[in-house]
Amino acid sequence: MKPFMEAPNISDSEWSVMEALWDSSPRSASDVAKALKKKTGWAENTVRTLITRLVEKGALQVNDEAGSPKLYSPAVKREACVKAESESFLERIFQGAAKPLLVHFARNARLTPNEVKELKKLLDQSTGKNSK
Amino acid sequence: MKPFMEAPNISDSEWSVMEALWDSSPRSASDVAKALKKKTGWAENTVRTLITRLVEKGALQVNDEAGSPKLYSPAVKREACVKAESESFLERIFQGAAKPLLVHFARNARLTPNEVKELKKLLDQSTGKNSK
DNA sequence: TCCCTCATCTTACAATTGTAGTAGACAACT
DNA sequence: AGTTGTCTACTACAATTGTAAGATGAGGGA
Repeated sequence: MKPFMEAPNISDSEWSVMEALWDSSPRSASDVAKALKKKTGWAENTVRTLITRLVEKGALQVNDEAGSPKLYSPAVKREACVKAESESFLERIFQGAAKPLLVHFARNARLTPNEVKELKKLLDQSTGKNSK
Repeated sequence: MKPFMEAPNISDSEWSVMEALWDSSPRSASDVAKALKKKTGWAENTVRTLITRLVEKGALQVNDEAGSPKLYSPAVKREACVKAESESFLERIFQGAAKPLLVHFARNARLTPNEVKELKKLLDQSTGKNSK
């Protein structure tokens, strides 16, 4: 019943595993490994190691401790992790200043006119109400 | 196009050292250490280690090899490193899709109305000219 | 000359990450 | 019962990172 859990630190490779499980869960380790095989070429044991570490970190949880094969699911929401990673990135590279970051990405991204329109709309909304 | 020097991988702690030198260079190691002491509390040798590693990576260069104290300056431009880090972040967390990233930060940042205005202007410009 | 200090160089060492190999347990097939 | 195929658990091992301590050498003052 813990209302919040700190998003654990998730490394690059681990992030791929999380993505696979955010994508669809619960899944067995070998299932995840199979899904990642195409993308990454990792050996199954590599994926298992990553899963083990993620469980240790509290990022994944095991459903049905007894059954076999074990099934895993995310214990943290993707959005929370994205937020944590984003904050640390923002802090590290842009000294916490969102505007330069937005400038950077707005300038470097090839956005469709439609995306531009959506973003502008979003910016309009963000002006007035920034209450969380 | 011209083969640019790849921006080397710069770790979190190393990034702080780079910032100090992007901020003002050339500077001696102890000078950098002093500057970082307030922010980070690191021992001087810690900073020296980081500097050594950054030189090995080609991120810093030594001015005046012979003189003492040695003076260091960045060998890569901040903007290039920011770009590299930003790309890998974008790839890792947002699967390379800039729009969701922009949405995320636009939504989570508290921007002043003026910043919003600037950004909207920038977005307008980015529509037309997307090919550098 | 001898010591002191600053700068530099060498070495350390644990945690994290990337990437697995090997071995043990149990289930099912032959 | 022995063989085969999963799962799972244990172990490995080098590179990178964070965080320094200790040794060494050169320049300057007592």
